[in-house]
Amino acid sequence: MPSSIDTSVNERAQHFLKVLIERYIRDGQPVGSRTLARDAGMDLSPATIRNVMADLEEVGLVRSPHTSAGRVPTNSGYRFFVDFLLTLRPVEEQDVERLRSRIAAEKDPKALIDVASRALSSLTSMAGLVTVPRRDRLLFRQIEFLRLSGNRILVILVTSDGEVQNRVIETGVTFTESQLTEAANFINAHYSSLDLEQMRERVLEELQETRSRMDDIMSRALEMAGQVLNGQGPDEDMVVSGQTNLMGFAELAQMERLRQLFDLFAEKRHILHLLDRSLEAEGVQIFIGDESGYEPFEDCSIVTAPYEVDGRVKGVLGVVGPARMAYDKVIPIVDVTARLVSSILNQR
Amino acid sequence: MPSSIDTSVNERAQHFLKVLIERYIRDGQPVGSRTLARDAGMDLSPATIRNVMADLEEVGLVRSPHTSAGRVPTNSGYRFFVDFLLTLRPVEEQDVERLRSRIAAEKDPKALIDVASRALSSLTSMAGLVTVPRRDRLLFRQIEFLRLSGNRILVILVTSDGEVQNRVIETGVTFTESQLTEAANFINAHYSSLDLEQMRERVLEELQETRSRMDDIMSRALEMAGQVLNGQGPDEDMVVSGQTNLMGFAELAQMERLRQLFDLFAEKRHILHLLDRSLEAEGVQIFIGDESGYEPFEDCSIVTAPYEVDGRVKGVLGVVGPARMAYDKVIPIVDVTARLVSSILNQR
DNA sequence: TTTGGCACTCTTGTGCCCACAGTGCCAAAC
DNA sequence: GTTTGGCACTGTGGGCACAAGAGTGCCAAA
Repeated sequence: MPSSIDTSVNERAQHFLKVLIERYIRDGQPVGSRTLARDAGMDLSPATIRNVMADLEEVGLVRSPHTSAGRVPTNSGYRFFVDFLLTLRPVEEQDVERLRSRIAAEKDPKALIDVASRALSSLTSMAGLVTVPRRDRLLFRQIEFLRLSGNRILVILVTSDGEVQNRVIETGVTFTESQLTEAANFINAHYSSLDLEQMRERVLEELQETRSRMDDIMSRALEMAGQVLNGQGPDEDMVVSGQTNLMGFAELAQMERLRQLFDLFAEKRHILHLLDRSLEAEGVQIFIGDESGYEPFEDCSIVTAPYEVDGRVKGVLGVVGPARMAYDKVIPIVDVTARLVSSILNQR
Repeated sequence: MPSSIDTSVNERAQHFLKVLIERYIRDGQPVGSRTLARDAGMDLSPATIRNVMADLEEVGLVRSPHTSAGRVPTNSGYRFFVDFLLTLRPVEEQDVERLRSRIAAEKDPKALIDVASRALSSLTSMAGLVTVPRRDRLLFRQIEFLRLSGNRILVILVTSDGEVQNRVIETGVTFTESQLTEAANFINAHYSSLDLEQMRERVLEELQETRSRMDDIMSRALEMAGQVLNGQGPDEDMVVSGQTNLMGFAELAQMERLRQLFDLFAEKRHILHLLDRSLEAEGVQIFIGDESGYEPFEDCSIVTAPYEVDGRVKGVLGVVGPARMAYDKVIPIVDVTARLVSSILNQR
């Protein structure tokens, strides 16, 4: 039975763990006792290190791939590292500036998340991801109905940040142009400046009330609005950049695992579900290996941070890379990017 | 110097080539003379086959990976095969039906191309791609201006097929709501039912004419319209599905090549440029290996077909897979899918 | 023109050996 | 009690020889 971490991992052992992980992150090679003895700068013999390593292995912070290899960190090891041992390296001022100018140049919110994602990807050489702003925090601004043909109607919904959602719906009855205009006017006046979630609730409520007189044009209009508000395009709500960067990492180089990983990205909804978890938390969050709950992420870590406008969280951005990533650089990069995106969005 | 294909590749040699390629497509292993002698069903000895193979190698239709392996087709071999030897296998009626129902269920044109792409991918177990309908063949339907803040204006452009394009632009001067409405009304009336390309030209012309009175609101409106018409979101115009299917093929299994391939997909504009080439041609088109002009496609083939509405080509769909693909099945699948997409779009 | 025979070549898999890196443990030293 | 040097042990990985298998090219005969 492994002894508890507190009792057997004293300060010195923690120091060794730190040096080991830093070294492993740099080289990707298992770290042996001799190397560690040199790197740790404490003038101890390899034999001593070996004793300590045995303790660390006991509590599951490191492991050896096989009998005669050095040690590599386990996921718990990484976790301990980022929680207690990590010293962050602030982003270079010039990088911040370059980032700011790249992001600030984008007027369109959709283009902005795209640029942010690319920036994360290129700065970290890993995969960058950014969710589009959450719908239920957006305010309703305007709706338009446009008749396409017969009963097919194009509904255009504009939200407070200038984002446009549109959907084609089919209606039971045929509307005239003026009926559609009337309906749009009604909804625009009636629901102005509600957030989309509130709006959805009120639409549903009022649909209940008017159900008795189903021929009513307003009831129809409400129904249409309800249809648009109910779902949103499942593929439109996240952007991933630089996935192929992940192919460069030796630990992810088995085709089958890589494929599972890429499929997970293609599916999107799983990742979105994961990112939703960091919506609640404040500041940078880190999922190491299977902490994410997805098996293909076994050897990956995900670093995320929410971005916000007017103090309300609107979305999440972050990067995905091998568990063996340079946390000291990556965490500040994600943090800064989130702040920049927030501040740019706040200026509008 | 290789002798010309016509003189030295007689009917029998062509038959062997056909059998060889079919076999190679099935197994992925170099085909030896004994195997071929058995498969060809002509009761000839392996030695005879070897003579013929030497001829085929002479003219560059096959090659051997090394001295003591069988033969594999070269890209020219595949080209000859699809041009002269291929016998197509029509798509199973039930598959057509399933395809039709999947595609017909989609109302929204954007969702439709998405579904078509997935369908292609899953039916062929390769990567499916579909371009969104070409803008310059679309008719202008309606424009809306919406003021966001200060000089930032959201322009919403609706085209004849119910597709919505939107863009945020910045203007020099500040407009009032009513000025914007007026401008929209003018443009809607003035340009109704032109195709976007014509519209763009006329907008530019009329901008010239009115330049003298630049304070004119209409001139401003035209300028805004021009801005929207000029570019279109570079990432919005193609959909790729099932890229990861390509990871399954042995011939593409080297990380570096695969990475280049995936990067090419991520870039999109290269692929789009390639697909543009098949916009002009009629029916199914096939690019084998480097015929595409892109080095990462060295070992890939691309099968495309244009889809159209009212007899005018609107876009292209197709699949990407290893040069060693089952052309006899894939070509009809792409063909049928293009027809189905055309017919569904025509019903609107 | 076709065929069997034969020498030749290249790949692939296997077994073996050895150097290397690093471990675990023990007994002695500090 | 901690640290250390010594030593036996153990996977890994590279190199090498070897044999089996597949298939070729060419030639001489049918």
